[in-house]
Amino acid sequence: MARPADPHARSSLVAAARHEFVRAGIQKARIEDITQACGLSKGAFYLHYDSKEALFREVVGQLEVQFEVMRTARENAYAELIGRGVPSARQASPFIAELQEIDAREDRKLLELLWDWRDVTDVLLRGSQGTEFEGVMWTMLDREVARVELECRAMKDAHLLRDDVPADVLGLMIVGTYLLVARRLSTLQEKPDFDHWVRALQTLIAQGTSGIPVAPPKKKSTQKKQNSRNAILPRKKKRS
Amino acid sequence: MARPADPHARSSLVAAARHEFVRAGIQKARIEDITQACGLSKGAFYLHYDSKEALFREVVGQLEVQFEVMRTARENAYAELIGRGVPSARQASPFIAELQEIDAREDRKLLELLWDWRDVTDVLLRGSQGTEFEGVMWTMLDREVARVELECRAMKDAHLLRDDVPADVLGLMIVGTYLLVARRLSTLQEKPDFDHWVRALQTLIAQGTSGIPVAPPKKKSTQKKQNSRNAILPRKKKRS
DNA sequence: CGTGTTAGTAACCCGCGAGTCAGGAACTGC
DNA sequence: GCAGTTCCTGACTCGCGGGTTACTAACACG
Repeated sequence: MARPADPHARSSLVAAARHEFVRAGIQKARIEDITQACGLSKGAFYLHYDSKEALFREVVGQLEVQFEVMRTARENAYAELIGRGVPSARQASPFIAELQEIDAREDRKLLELLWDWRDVTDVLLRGSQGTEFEGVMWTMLDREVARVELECRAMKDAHLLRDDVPADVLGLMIVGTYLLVARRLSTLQEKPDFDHWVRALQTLIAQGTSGIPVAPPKKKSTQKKQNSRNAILPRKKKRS
Repeated sequence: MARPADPHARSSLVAAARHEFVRAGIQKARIEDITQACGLSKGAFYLHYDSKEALFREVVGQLEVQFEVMRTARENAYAELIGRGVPSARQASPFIAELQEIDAREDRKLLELLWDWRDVTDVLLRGSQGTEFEGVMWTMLDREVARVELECRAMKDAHLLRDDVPADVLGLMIVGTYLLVARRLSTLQEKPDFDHWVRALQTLIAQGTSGIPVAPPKKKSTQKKQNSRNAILPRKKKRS
């Protein structure tokens, strides 16, 4: 028995917060701008949230949930596939095809998600240092790197991956690429063709760039002055 | 004829600024902490610099110069090599070896530079949004991507690179990897073995990850429900 | 319609930190 | 030592923005 609260207050605050958050950055976003944008006064804000951070926490939380759901979806898809049995030796082709399809589908979903949240991820990447959100994006990225590393090792065990591919570097490479893509998304006006990206990346990772025959690895030679100890991998081709 | 200024004032302010800048982030670094760190008062600061930003500009400027020098060094090395003539057709091997060596050397130098400046680059990446420095790192990265793209096209023209390798994706991939590596450097206590990284990356880029024979590309099949129009590249291998 | 309760308002408080300035301190040349 | 000049200090102002609060508006219930 009393005046009822505006039912849209919270949701419109969150929406306005996301907007201001993106426009001004986490540190410079002002509560008064947010409340004005939804026709409320500063005082009203504190009826719904305890602090500026509490509001942002809601925005960031939504993002975290979405990405977490996506990551576990991929893990489950992998687990289900592997559970059906890894191909014993040489006719791995259908297995590979299915793996490839999972990756393509999940990568595409990931890009869609990055597209929807490109404004927020951008701010979290570039402007969260010194706030309570500074770790959010990097933690998510580290988790992705770890995931790729694990999958990579599993592939090696099943002999579906060259043995000398370093899992850590591959993880940084794949996730790093997506990181730059995500960053680039935030500068675009309209959604690009994600299939293009997904396929280009898959091919590039799987095949490399070599267009000419592979030179035989030099046998223990020490021609280079300074770079030849510690030969972890056989050197073969040029790079860029 | 008068009291001479402390000759180390500027340089010790810059040093202290870099330290505070890293500790607290650009936005939260306080002038008084910086001056106290070098035994000066707040007032003295304004004898040497007009504002907080002016001081940080000096720190960031040093970094920009260093990276610019490095980038042009690589460009020159490439130009010099290409100026000596691109191999006509099939005995490209020594040319490739030299290219590879340039890349290895320059990549290593780049990692050393990233190591020396890891604290500052980290702050610029994560905490510069909303400041005048927000574009610095991303501009440098974009320049690097553009460089890789150009080199990639040149390689293709000389038939040293598979024709279907998309230059833009390759650029994002290489630079994205270095970006994550740089970020990871800032969490390390001691300098890792850069040769390891450089070689792993070179091999991975050139060779890809495939450990099993390449399946023939499907001829225009439309098996996949949603992902098969717009086939920019032949699909071949799995990814991670 | 009157009363009690909650929603919402706007003026206020308050800490923080950038930038200022009047009053010394230190040094030089004579 | 003294005058003149520049360096340096630390207390000050001031705007900014988060959070508070005394007050008013809107509504439900009887």
